[in-house]
This record gives sequence, C-alpha cells and structure tokens, in this order.
Amino acid sequence: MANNEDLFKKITSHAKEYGFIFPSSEIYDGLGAVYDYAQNGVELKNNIKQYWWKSMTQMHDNIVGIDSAIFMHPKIWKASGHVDAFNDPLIDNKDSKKRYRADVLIEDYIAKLEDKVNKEVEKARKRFKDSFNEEQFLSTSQRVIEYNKEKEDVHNRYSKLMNDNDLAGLKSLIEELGIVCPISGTRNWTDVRQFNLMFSTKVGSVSDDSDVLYLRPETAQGIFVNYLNVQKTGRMKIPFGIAQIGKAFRNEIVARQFIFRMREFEQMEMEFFVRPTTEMKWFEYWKEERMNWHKSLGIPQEKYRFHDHEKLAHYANAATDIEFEFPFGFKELEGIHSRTDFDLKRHQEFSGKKIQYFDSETNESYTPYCVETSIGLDRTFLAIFSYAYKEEQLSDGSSRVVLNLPNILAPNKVSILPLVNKDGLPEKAHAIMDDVRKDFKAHYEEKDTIGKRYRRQDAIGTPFCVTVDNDTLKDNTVTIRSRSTMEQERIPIDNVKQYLRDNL
RNA sequence: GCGGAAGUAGCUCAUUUGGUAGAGCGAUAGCCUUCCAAGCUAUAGGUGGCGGGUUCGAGCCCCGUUUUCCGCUCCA
Repeated sequence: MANNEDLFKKITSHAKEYGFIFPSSEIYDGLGAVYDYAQNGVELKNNIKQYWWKSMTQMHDNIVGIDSAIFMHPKIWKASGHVDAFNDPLIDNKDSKKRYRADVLIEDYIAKLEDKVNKEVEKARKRFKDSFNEEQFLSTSQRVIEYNKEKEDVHNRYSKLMNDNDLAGLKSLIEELGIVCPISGTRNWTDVRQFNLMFSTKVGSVSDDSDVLYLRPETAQGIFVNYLNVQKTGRMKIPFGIAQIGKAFRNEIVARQFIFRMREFEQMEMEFFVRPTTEMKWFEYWKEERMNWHKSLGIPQEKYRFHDHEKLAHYANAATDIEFEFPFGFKELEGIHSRTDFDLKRHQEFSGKKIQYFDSETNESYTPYCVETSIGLDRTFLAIFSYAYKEEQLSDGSSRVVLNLPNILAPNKVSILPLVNKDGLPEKAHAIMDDVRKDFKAHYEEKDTIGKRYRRQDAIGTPFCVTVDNDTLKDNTVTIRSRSTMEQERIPIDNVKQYLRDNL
C-alpha cells in the first residue's frame, strides 16, 4: 500500500516534470481540483480522443458524432432530473464527524412517529381482539391523535422549508425536534448547507434570476436534445448511435486523486438508440465492445473488471462500470448504462415536441430505448499514463524511467538525433526531420550526449529514435532505436517512413 | 466539511537552542565526446506559501490565512 502511494506520487510528479499535466493557476497557489494539460499531455489526450472517436464513428457505419454546446436551455436539466436529484441540504454532526442529508434526518423522524402509531395500533389490536375497529381507534386514541398531529405538523413545516430553500429553518427544526446523530447521540450540529452538483452562471450583461444557466454536468443531454435533428438529417435507422466528446462540470464535495476526480473534466459518450425490448441485447453487446476497446490498447485484461450496479440511477434499468486498477485501487473508468426511454420521454414531456421513431420493419411508432457508453477521458489518460510508467533496472546496473505508451497514443512518434553536434550531422538530421514531420509527429534534438537524449525520449514515451552518424553521410543509412527494447537496427534513410508506418 | 502532517531554487533536501540561505541533480551557454543518465568550464535561478505579531534581529517562536498530502465524510 505504501509502495503504491509512493508510485502514485512518482507518477504525478513525472506528469508535471515532463510536461504532461500542470496544476491549474499554479503561480497563484493553484485552484483546487483543476488541472491543465501541458505540451506533451495535450498530444496524448488528443490522441486518446481521436482513437476513441474513430473507433465509434469510423468503425461503425451507424454511429455519427456531434459537438453540442456546453450552454443549454435550463429546462433540459429539469427534464433530465439533475436539478431535483442533486440539490441536497447537508448537515454535519460535529462530534461524530458524520454527514447527513438534513431532509433525510427529518423524514426519518417522521417515519419514527409513524412507527409509534403502528405500535399503538398493534397493541390495541391485541387488547381488543376481534372487536378491534382500526378506523375507530385511529380517530379516538388520544396518543395516536397526538402522534398524527405532530407528524402532519412536522411534515407541513418541513415541506414549506424545503420549498422555500430555507436552510436556517431546517436547522432550527432539527434542533427543535431534538434529532440526535445515530452515531454520537448528540445534537451538536453544524449549519445546513446546500450541495449543488451543477455550476450555474448567468447569461446576458444584466443579472436577473431568469437568466441562470448551468454548465452541463454530462454531455449526454446534448445528444438527447439533438436526437430528432440527427435522426432526420442523417436519415438514421434504428439501431444507431450518436457520439460526443466534451467538457462537463461537477461541483464535487471532495475532489482528489490528481486528475481522477476534477471539477472540470472531459467525457466521451455515445448514446445508442434501439428498439424497445432489445435493449438488454445491446447492453451486452456494448459491454463486450467497450472492454475490447480497452484491451486493444495493449493493457492486460487483469487490470480491468466489470462492476455491476446494485442501486440503479433514476434513469437506468441496468448499469455496469468498467473499472481499472489504478495505483490507488480499482476505480470506475467507464460506465455502460441501459437508460431505457427515460431521457427521450422526459424531453418529449418537457419540450412538448413529439420524439418518436417510426419503425418500418414492425410498422409501429415508439420512443427508442437507449444504451449509453460513457468514459472519462481524463481517467483514461490517467489509466494509460500510470500503466505506462515504469522504472527499470538495466543489466549494466543503471536505471531508466520509461513511459511504455501505446505507440498510437505517444505524443511524439519519433525523435531525430545527430550523434554529435558537428561534422555536418545536424544538417543531415534536419533534412530527415523535414521529410518525416510531414507524416509523423517528430522531434529534433542535438543537445547533450546521445544517451541522455535517449533517456529523455524514453521518459515522454517516444517509440523510436533515429540517429544520424558519420556512416550516414557515406551510405545514407541511420540507426533506429526502439524505446521498449532499447535495441537498434540500421536502415536506409529512404525506409524510415515505411519503418514507422509498419511499426507504429 | 472535520482531524492530522507539511510548505526553503525547476526537482530532492540541508541550514543542530532566533544572528544577513547552501548542496546535489536539473536548466542555459560553451568545450569535449562516434550509440544509451551521473566528463570539463561558466552563468542564471529563492522578498524561505502569504499576512500579522514577539524581538535589536525571525526560514526557525506565536496567531491568522492559503495550498498540498493522509484519514474520515460525500459522490449518477
């Protein structure tokens, strides 16, 4: 465990030292849970995006992509359930340090009153046996009437407070009812605070409540609200999918573990629309398809596992996560959800627009069901980066740090190096560089000894180094060195690009 | 949000009871080098996280604040 913590620290500092990820606003002491992608990081990230995008839109003839705006009509988040489902009033007990939802505490209290009523009824039922009349008992028992009155009273006040968003009122109600923490048993509560999942902002130069917009907490809704447009203009036939890559924003209570949980992050989502009753078949299909995508990056199966959800979100009828074994344990990397027709139905209801599909095969109209694949781009970055990071002990007693990135994702594909910085070698190397860069992201370096330059390229994951020496000037051959094996072979300059094409 | 620990050069760390801040690595420039880090020379780089207090004098003591890490908490 301590070893893994140590490893994770090394990985995060490597990410900074070698230009992959910087803390946001670092010269101003940083901004919590926000990170910037640096010169090498942005290349790796873009390559991951492209790899995913192609696997979706190029390798499937029934998946198209869109890029919807981050700003969307505020009603969308009402329809999706985000406004109501993620506005929790939270309260902490200072003694047990436990956090509760204030509304749940009060609801529990009301439930206890209900239990008391039920107990009274049971007691009475035993006492009166066959002559027991429940209705009569409920309306005459003094105790039951009191309990019911308090229940109703508390419920009314509580509902009003929730509707008015009166946080101070919720706290005084909790105190007045004498609600104690189940753990510590004390009434030592903090103030009630509102937890808002979504960031809000205002549109227009003059602030007004009616102009509140949310920064989207997921990209999926941009797909759902464009479903009709895409289906019609693309003449899409079910089953078909819509893919999107984009930023999303969530106000996490605790955001930690580097880029694993950030307030601003990027998702790669694909919503696949299917005929109702076929959704479980497609759910299974996408589970397998997505796992294969991960494995295609050369990371072994044992680093991944499925984790099925026991408790389903309000929109889903099946859900699983693909988890990856990060240095800090198995954590969610991608979610695959069967979202039913929840989203399209809700948007039909809230927008008043008919969102239906006429299926010419079955000759009927229906609201399509939807299977979602939703992968965290930043988490994928972290998974690939941390798996690639290796400290190696070499046979000659020295060591090296190498990023064994999948070649297709590496920021630089090749580095062109003159063996020494004289004798016309730099000129020759520049000529090769100018040719290779037309087809591959290439890098040129003439400073320091060749060994140092190799190690620097190893540290940022460059798969190949091409070295120009004196023989090159005579016979137009160069050595090409592999990052993974550190072995090199001699090939004609004319074959360099073909070699790269064959080996990347 | 609570509790604990920490914050000195780009990185890793020194400065042993308060007396004007150093090293290694790295970086830059040059030299030397014909294939795998740690050869030579020179140079740059710190208002000691920030603010206040005590003191003749604070990196060191006190208070506040902020950031990071660890634990708890929360999480579609």
